[in-house]
Amino acid sequence: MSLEKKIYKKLLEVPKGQITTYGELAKAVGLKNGQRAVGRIMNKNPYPVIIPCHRVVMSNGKVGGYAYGEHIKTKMLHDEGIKIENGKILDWEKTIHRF
DNA sequence: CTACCGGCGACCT
DNA sequence: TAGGTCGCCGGTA
Repeated sequence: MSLEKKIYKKLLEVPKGQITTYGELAKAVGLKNGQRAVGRIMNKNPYPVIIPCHRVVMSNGKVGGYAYGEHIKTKMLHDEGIKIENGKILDWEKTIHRF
């Protein structure tokens, strides 16, 4: 199975209302520093509907980018009950999902 | 808080 | 087949 497939599959483990980080996701599939690779892969996301790539944020607390616009991403996250302010996740420990 | 560069793999010449 | 490029990053200075 290709790495991207594993990533998408892992991402599906993140429940609604929770998020994960590019780094955590990368490690979850066996990569130490593949955050950027993950971002590149998410950007080309071949399954935009079944893959909730908006639930992936940056480890430094910022929301990060999004293929359809950061604003949309932020909106969707907020819509799932995640509190965000100025592009920053507020209740981090409470919102982050650990694999 | 801003700036910089290292590291990784899919995609594109 | 073999590089070069690029991105929704991350950690450090």
